[in-house]
Amino acid sequence: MSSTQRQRRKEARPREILAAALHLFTTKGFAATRIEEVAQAAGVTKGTVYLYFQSKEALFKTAVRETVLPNLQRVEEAARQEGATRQRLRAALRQWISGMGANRGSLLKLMIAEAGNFPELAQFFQEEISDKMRQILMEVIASGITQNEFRNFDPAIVIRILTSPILLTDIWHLTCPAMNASLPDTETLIETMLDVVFDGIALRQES
Amino acid sequence: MSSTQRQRRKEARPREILAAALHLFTTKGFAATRIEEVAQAAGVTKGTVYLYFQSKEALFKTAVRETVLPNLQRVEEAARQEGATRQRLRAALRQWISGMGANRGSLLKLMIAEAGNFPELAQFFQEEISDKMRQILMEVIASGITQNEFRNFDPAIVIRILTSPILLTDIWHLTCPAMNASLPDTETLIETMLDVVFDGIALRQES
Amino acid sequence: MSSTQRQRRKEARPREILAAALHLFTTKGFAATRIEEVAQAAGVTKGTVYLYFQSKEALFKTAVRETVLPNLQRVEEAARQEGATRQRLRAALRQWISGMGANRGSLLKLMIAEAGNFPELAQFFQEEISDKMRQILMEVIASGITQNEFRNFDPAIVIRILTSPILLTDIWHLTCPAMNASLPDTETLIETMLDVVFDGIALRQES
Amino acid sequence: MSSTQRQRRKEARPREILAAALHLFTTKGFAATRIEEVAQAAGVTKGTVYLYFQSKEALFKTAVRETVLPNLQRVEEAARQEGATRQRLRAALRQWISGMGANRGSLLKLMIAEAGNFPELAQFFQEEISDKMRQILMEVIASGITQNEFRNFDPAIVIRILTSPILLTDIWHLTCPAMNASLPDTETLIETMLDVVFDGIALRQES
DNA sequence: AATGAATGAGGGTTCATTCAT
DNA sequence: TATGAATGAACCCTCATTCAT
Repeated sequence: MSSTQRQRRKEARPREILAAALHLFTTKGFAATRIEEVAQAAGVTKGTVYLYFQSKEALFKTAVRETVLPNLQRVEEAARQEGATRQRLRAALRQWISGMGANRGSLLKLMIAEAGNFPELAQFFQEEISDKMRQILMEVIASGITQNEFRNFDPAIVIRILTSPILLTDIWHLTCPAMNASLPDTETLIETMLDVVFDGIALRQES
Repeated sequence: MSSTQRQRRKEARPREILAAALHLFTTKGFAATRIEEVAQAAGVTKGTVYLYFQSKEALFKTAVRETVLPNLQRVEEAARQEGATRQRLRAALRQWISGMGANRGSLLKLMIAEAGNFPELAQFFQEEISDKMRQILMEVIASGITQNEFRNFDPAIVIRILTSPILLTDIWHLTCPAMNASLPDTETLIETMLDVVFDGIALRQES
Repeated sequence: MSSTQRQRRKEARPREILAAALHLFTTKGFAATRIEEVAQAAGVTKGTVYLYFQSKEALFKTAVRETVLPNLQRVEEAARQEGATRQRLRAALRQWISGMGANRGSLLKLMIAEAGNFPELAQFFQEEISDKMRQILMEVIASGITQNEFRNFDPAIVIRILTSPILLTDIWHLTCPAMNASLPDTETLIETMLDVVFDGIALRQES
Repeated sequence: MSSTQRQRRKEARPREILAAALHLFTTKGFAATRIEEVAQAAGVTKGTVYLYFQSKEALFKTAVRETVLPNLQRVEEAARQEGATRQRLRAALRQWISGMGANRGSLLKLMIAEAGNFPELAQFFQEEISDKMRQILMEVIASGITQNEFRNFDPAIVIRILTSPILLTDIWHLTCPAMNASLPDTETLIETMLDVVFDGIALRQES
């Protein structure tokens, strides 16, 4: 029994360390995070971290990739969405959000803060996540235009309009916990945004 | 003459150092930036930096505040804008953009990356810049609603929709210079965004 | 066994470092002593010193306090001495000397050199050691006066006469090792001093 | 006039700097004293100190030597004292004290603190001051013994008994200004000491 | 003669990394 | 597998020293 528990522990170790690492790297940045902090947060000692990861940099990269990986799959699924126009766009956006997972903001914040110091990671993130996500959404917009349901705007810009507010809100949630109160709830934000983007804020005189 | 030159040098030094510091802190982050790099970038040696700034932290804070300061004034000016509805919103948005100055993205990126490590600076930035800027734009939206020109959306959310794409584009410009090509031009982004947000992307059948 | 050795090492380390530190601080002064020298003298590297002591200043203070501490106890014992007049004074003086321990001169020299830079340590030393020691000796003198065995001199001054030569000799031993040859042996010094102080140097014509 | 004043200033500069230096070196030690502090205390700037002294070490050595020099002459005078026994010893002791000048304690404290770091200065001090002073006093004792006025004690030890309390009191005055109140006045100390050393503290039953 | 801006070597301190147990 | 003592390279910061003015 205790051997089983031990076993379970053993296998969980790397995950626990990675989780602790991701959280600290996101909160304090790569350089300002000490390995010992990560170890402590994961309930182990410094040495143990090196049992599973070759270096701090390897730990960082693995933390990012491991967080990216499950997202990747969900992104693929998101791509398979079918439906029509408005509903499809709404569904795709939701899929995109859930597809990025709970660490959506964390990943983004890490990239913003550390891309300069880890260019290959930035490229990886951009190609594997960012571009794919955008591609999915862009295609919905594009098909909406083709089917004469959407006006003819550059889809690349439209999806920036749709995604940026969500992402930036995520980031602020992680950056200034004190600011949380004044930040909109993601649900409300999405719905409002869809309304605004679909129909505009201009009040039309219905004749 | 050469005394004048020396004098001029002495007065320019802090600015030169601050500029170098802002750039490096933005690019590499606070912890990953070495004082010696800042010095070198400013054309002086390590010791000279300490002639003007008490510590690395003081240098960082001063760099942020000094960049914030000129923006502050332009924000005040931006607030004085008058006009009507659509034009007023467009003007206000432009004013907001120019009001934040050239270092708009730098400041934001620094805050995202380091707010957790410099909470009082984050608060300062939020109160002195972020809130004020948003206030100005929100009032335009609110007055548009009052005058029955805009539909009744939460102004706080509308301005997030309007500002986030611009800010996030700025940040990506600084984060992945390699990505620059695929990023929309700010001008185009603003115009498209205003169009979208005013009238929506839905194609209406004009009767 | 080798685990035991490691353990033993770990427990001995702080003491080894403190001993090295006390010696170097005494010899070269606080500021002129480099942590690396202390480490080297203790057979470890710089980093190890910081494993056990938070800072150079903490190391210094601990070195002083740890040297003071064992003395403190022996001073208490010294206070319990009983006996009568001449013998009591002689015993008390010896007790005082042994009570201050082998580092008698080191402590004093450190205080003289660094008291100005470490006022709270100076106060600690004065109150915990200096005053107590003097008190013990002064009481012997005072009781000698009360019992009409000693002439009526200010005990505070008499004990300064009795202790200063010993202390200053200690200090010179540490200060100029080259001078050692010309310095009197503590034993001889004490005996001569007691003789002189008891009966004076004036030759009396015995009738 | 102002040229004269300037002239006077110019000539006084080195002395002012030396005085400031001696005071600071005595108070804080050589290493802990910054050149800028010395300059400030002397009312000049850092650069000016280097106009008169080649280095910090040179400043230190000069400060010590310049303080020693005037003492040297007075020590010579002290040697010429004539008189008889008790009075001669008393006079010699006073001469010794005044011979060492106002900086008596300063010099000693510097030597105790820095002798290890400036061996040649220590040797100089010992040979030029310490030994000479002791020689003068020892001869008085020795002649007292020869003339059957003093008991036959080792003069070297007797003069240590006579000088140490004075010197150590001086040092404490400089080391712990807070302790001043509890330290005996030099005058009282000398008189008491002479009484004690001449006749002892033992109360004799006059038959 | 005097200044004070600039330098850079030196030393305190941190922390990623190793390794004996 | 896990520990934590030990290391040493790296970096912040100080301050003696220089030199153009």
